[in-house]
Amino acid sequence: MASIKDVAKRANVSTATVSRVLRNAGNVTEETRQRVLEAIEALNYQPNVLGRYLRRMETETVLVVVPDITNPFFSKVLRGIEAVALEHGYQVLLGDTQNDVRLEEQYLNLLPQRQVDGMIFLTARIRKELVEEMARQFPIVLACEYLEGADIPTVSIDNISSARKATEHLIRLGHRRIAHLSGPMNIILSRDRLRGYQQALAQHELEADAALVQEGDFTYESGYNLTLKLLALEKPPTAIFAANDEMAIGAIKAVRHRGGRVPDDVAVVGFDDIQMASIFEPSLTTIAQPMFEIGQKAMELLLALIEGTSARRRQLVLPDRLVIRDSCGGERSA
Amino acid sequence: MASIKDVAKRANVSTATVSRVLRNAGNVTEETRQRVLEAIEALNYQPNVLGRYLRRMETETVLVVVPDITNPFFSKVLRGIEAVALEHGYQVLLGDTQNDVRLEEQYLNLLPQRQVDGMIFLTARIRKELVEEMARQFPIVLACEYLEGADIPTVSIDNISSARKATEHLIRLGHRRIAHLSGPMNIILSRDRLRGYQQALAQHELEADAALVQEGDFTYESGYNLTLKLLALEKPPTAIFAANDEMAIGAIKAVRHRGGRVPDDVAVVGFDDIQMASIFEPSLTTIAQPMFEIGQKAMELLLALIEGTSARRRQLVLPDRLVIRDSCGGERSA
DNA sequence: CTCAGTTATGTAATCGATTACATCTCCATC
DNA sequence: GATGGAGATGTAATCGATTACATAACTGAG
Repeated sequence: MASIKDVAKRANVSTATVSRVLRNAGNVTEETRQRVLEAIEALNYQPNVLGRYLRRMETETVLVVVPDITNPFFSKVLRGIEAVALEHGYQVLLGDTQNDVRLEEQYLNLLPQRQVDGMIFLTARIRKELVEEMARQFPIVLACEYLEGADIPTVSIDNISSARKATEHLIRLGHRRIAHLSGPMNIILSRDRLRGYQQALAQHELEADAALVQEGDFTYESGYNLTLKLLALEKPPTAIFAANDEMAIGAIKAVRHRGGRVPDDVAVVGFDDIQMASIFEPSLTTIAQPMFEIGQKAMELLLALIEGTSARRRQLVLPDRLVIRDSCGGERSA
Repeated sequence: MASIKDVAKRANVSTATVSRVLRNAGNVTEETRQRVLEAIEALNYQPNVLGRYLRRMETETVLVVVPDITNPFFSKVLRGIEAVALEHGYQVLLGDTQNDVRLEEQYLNLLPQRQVDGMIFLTARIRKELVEEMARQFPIVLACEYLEGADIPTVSIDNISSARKATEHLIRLGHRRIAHLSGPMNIILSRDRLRGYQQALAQHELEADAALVQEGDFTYESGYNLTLKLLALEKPPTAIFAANDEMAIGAIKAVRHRGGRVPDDVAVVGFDDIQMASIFEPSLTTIAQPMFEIGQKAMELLLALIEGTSARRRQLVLPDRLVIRDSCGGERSA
């Protein structure tokens, strides 16, 4: 492999000059520039980025830590991140934790090792102090998730109010026994959606039956299994608010499996508005998150941190909206 | 940030000794080892990997080039890759080309720049000579896709035979007008599936009506739109073989949109067996690819290349199987 | 023609870790 | 007690590019 020295030798200049041509840093005669370019061409030279990295102590690479890459919600957010990254010449390294907190911590360590210039976490189960400590020294942005009381730049929606909105929609349709399929309780996001659900019940003076809240893990399977449990209750719910669309689809399948119909027997509301939400039948009523935009904004915040131009607003709350489709039907007669 | 020199100074040893402790390369007294470890602890030292990379000229990072990360098929393959990579201490960099060939070429260039030790391509639209040239010097593995006549390690299924199998299943059920929703024709994989479809028709002496073959792009939308076109034909098909599950689901939705039923009016077969294939109603008859295993094997091949232990078999063809579900119904009476 | 100021180019230090090689210490053996 | 060899540690070169600083070449004003 040709190195910058070989190019310098062939073009009869110093390595400094070659570097200047490469970096497009002025002060090079057109004539020498041409000679250098010819040498590069002739030797098929590609600069070894590791040398550059070491000297400049930056890699122009950011890491995105994802809890589950097979989840379409996250791949959409990722797309937003990639779009902005590409535009600014950054590479995106992907860390899939597969919901394993230890992996999350491991990835965090890439920062002091200088392997990446910054990180975006789409998950935040890690100890808060750890992240805060790291965030003091290195660029870190949270997206979708956040850490209570931590002053770390964050992009998300208001999960409490949107969960309340979703639940209220069911109440408005006349439902009184509304179940909630939550996400894992060690995730703030899940707790927020649960809280929104509870707030809506309280505001309408509906009883909060603990048996109606089941903790899932955002997978289709958990939605399916927990719904079977709900349906086996002495007084089963007439509506289910699931903390994401995949669990909502699982819920619908379970209702059908038991011979019920959606929305007639049980109404279902999801969360996220992944593509399948509009394709599946019945199509899902759900909370639409601006996934792509969340990714974009998160990457923009991160760039601002990396480049030292501190962003004005460090905590971004993006608008969501309730999309009404077929899975919760019209007003309830009974 | 503390560097290895600071640690050496504090522990009163040379940097060489510190490095030996870090690398766990013997020949260090337990006593000095302890002293070094204490210094590392005290300074909260993290080795800067860029230094190591430069010296050793390897990054223990591999890049996976994916045409579309939002496609669940690829994220499953990715999981298989990650599993093996993690086990061997490699990191996985993700390159999402969003179906843009130019990006594919750009990623290829990370190899001579030494940014990554090897690459796995889950797409191969790039010029064959380019890849071959690069593959002579650097570890490259193709998965899912392959390049005709190129001697590059590859993991895939036999797309021709599996497409034939899928089509034959429809013929066996009594269908005579079978349409094919293909992938983009600049992809070998799409051409193979088309060929398998044509072979099946030919073997059963069925007419190959060009109007029944429509070129899609693997998205739900293309499946939907092309099916509307098919249904508008003077003699519409009674069965559709789609080159992937997402287009198959699009096809089903289009049939329904036109008031038809699946499988009664039109039978549909998909390809890949993504999770949604079994959840969607009617559940999809489809070709199941061993996605996770494709990823695993690809990464294993790549590791063998990187570590110089040439793999015995360089072209792996994994078994697929036809999964029969509800979308093509039973034998046809008419 | 001279001198200051600009522009082009070269020299060599630097980033941080790894490692070939040199040196030193210690111990066992004869 | 001399010798050899193994083991521990240190010295310094090295990876490849960048860049501070030095120097050379050139330009234009006086």
